[in-house]
Amino acid sequence: MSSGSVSAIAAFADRLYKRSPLNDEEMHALLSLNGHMFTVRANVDIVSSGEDRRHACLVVDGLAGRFEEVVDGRRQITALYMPGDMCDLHSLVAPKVGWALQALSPTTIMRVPHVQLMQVARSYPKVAEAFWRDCSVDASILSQWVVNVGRRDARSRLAHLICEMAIRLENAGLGTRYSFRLQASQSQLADALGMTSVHVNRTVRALREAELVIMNGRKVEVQDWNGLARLGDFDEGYLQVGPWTADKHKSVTAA
Amino acid sequence: MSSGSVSAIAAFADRLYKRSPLNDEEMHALLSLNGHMFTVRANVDIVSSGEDRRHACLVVDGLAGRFEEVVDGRRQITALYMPGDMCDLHSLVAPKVGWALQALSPTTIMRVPHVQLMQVARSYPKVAEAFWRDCSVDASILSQWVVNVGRRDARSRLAHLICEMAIRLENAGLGTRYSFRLQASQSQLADALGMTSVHVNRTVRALREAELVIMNGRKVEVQDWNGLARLGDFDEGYLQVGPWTADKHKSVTAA
DNA sequence: CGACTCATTGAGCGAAGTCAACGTCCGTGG
DNA sequence: CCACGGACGTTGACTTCGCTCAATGAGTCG
Repeated sequence: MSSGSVSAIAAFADRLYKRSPLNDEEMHALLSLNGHMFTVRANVDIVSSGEDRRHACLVVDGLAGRFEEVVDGRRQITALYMPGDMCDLHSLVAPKVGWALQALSPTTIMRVPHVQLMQVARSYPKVAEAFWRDCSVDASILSQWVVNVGRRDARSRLAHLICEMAIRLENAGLGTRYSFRLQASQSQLADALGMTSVHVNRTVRALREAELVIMNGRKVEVQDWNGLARLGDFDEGYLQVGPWTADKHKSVTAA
Repeated sequence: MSSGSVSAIAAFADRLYKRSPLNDEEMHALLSLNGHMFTVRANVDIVSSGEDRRHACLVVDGLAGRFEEVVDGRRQITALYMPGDMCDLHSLVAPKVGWALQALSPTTIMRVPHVQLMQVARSYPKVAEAFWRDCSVDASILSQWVVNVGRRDARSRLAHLICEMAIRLENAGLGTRYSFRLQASQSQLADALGMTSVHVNRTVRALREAELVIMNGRKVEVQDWNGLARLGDFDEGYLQVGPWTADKHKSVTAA
């Protein structure tokens, strides 16, 4: 097993640990997970729509997205996954899915067999609970995305997405909220925002002219974090990246 | 305990059972859940935003929605819950939330204490898994809503929502997909669809003129199910209401 | 009866989409 | 080394879908 996969698993375990109290034994069990690694180029499927799953996909490097297609050929990205994210953890309990997982930029994936994840979850109920909790956070993000595409105009919408990715990437140790790489093209951002690439381009310019953020290539430089968060109506609470709060210690397995 | 609460719990247990294999003992444990029942009028909060949770809310009668507010006062419904749905099951693992739960029509709720649910989940890992699975289905629905507001025009959007509610209500034994009551006003539908009430009204008329569906008051009569599903680009797979498939028997707790 | 919510309809506007053209960058292969 | 194609970003002109504002009716509940 390469050091790359070790650090990928470590990033995943770390992400879980930030949200759920896990002891050494449980962390050790998580760190012993492993799987086959492979790399795909931008815009190619990691998992195709309708495909049956026997593995979950851990992002090691790059950026992956969950894509859903509409009849007329347009598509919508419903989730973005960065290094350390286990893309389809919920496929453990609901393996049949209608969406595809695709790389937005060259992306390295580690396929972790369901059986391994199930063994860990079965042996350590607190790990099962941590998995469930992470799925809940994914759902919170999804919920915010509904608000974003449903009720915010183009500038707020883009601002919100930038803020979300800034916090998540910062939390993952992949930059700071003020400066990071967002490995997506404008037309991929359009698919995430329910917009057209043309309008994303104009909106990017508008945010630059408002001196909020400069997006150059895939590099993002936030000039005015507060202004951007205000425009995007962004409150990071839903990402649950902060330290544990008291209520987080409530546990299904040890109430 | 009133017979109303018994049948509400039964509906919830039944919903879980349709998606997850549970034995008699597990079902019995679920059926022994109980809690305080109360009724709220339309448009009043069942749980307010930011409130800390010690209970999950089971819908006994009526229709409830999860509401999120945007700065400018507009709001977005991110989920709809019907009788038999446990609204905030995921609050078990992520109690702090930014959204409010509100009744769309006069609604009766049973507040089930977290501790009770936790005890059942702790005692029966398969029940915990069933809870997790139901949360995953909620997330699938959310994902579809992102697609709906992000990439479909008004007519398809409304058609998709009608189809979704038709299947869910039919599955809950509250009507058929051809004829059911949708306990929401046009302006509430607008909040769910990311539209204005004025445009919902026009879209309702358009669907009637296309002879797809007649919405009179809160009564919905589907005239052309296939046409409606085609327009809404609707595929019920994501609702996971069908009979168990082979892969659903994979279990975290008994692989 | 009056106040309220909800549905309905018209007129006008504006945010975002569509269509189209063009430039840059980059990888690949002759 | 350069020619070529493809992906991506940028910009302009025009269109349109859905929003805003506004008025009116129908139904309901206290």
